[in-house]
Amino acid sequence: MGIKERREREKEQLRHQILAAARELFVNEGYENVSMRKIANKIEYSPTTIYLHFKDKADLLDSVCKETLLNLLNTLGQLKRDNTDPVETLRKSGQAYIKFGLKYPQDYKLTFVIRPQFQKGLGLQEGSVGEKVFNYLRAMVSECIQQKIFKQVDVETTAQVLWSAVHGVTLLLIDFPDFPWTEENELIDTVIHTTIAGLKA
Amino acid sequence: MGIKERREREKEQLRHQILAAARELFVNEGYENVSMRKIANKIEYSPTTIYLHFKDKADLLDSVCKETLLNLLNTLGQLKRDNTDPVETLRKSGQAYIKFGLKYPQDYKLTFVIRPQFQKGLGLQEGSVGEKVFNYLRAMVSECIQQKIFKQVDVETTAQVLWSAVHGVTLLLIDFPDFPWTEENELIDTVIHTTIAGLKA
DNA sequence: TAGTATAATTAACAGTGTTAAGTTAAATAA
DNA sequence: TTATTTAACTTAACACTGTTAATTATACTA
Repeated sequence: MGIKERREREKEQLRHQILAAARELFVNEGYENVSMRKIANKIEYSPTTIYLHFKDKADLLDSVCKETLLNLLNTLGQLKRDNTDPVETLRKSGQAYIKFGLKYPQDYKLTFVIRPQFQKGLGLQEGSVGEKVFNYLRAMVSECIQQKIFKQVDVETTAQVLWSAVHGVTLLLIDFPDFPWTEENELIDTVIHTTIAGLKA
Repeated sequence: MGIKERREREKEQLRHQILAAARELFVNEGYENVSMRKIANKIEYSPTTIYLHFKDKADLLDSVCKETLLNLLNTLGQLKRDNTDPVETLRKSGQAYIKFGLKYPQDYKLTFVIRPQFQKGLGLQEGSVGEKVFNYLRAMVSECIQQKIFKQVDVETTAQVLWSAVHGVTLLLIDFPDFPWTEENELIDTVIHTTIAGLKA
């Protein structure tokens, strides 16, 4: 009775194929420049086949973004952490977050800028991967506050401030590549150090 | 011989009409949901007439954004400034910047996120309004550094750090309206104060 | 082998940005 | 005033878009 399972496997495989093709095209050519027909051509299926696996183009985008967030979560989770120094962990994570965004700029924009535009009113809902990422940040901040390293005592606000800083610099570097930025690593370092210093002050 | 001038005036007027219609539609329905035909309908001209005044849809977007930047520059310029306290001026300007973004969220995204995607490689070029806005920031930062209020002495990097912070929080508030943010004004204040404190430290 | 479920396709709809060609109206010259 | 040039504007069309309904092909069951 392995037929049904094999079929399911095949179905899952095709889903993955579609997702991979969509990601590659979205990333290389931009979400709005990619048509369902282009994706279909790439996997050598008819355009409508995609609709057997995804509700519509936005759903496809959603699934791609979910994967991206899982990658980000994974990247952060793999960081070597010094449990005695939560600030250092925070600093490293901030760096990793920004670097991730710059390594996959289209994925980052897709997830944090384009998707909210097409899927209005998604606020990192319960159990979502996005929530998990933010929880990761919450935990680190919480540690810093508990050890009385930060003057600001509200975990939520503090985490939001940090997110603002890293999100901001990431997007600016992505969107204005020709701007006369300070050397990338120096700018990133300064953003993180400044923000943390501000929280300590 | 006022005929030519009258014609020119009429032409300019139609240009303005198109621009106003485009802005309203872009802002209310989103750039990608607005078609040239929709804009044309609104002003009761044929779609192709638009092309007599603007190269293409992206050019239309560009012009709308330029206006937005002028508005922003104007808003910042009208701030009452205390010349004896450059930090206070900086703080107020940061607030005004963020508030501007939240008041015209679609304009802000159009200008600082969508446009760079459609008009690749625009790095606030010489003489552009965008450059003027950034120069405004430069001047304020410069003042703070000259008065030895900031520890960080590089004007460019300091300005970029500040821009990152305000840009980041603005976009997050716009893009994730359902996220459990700290009360808006408090968050904005904290972002600005933290960043400035970090620069002083 | 016949029947059935499901996977995949074709054809179509209403809409998109944009261009080339055609039309209308206004200003100038005869 | 009438003819001609010039500018403004429109119509028609092209190649494309996301998406749906109807249809065909394929694989499994009886």
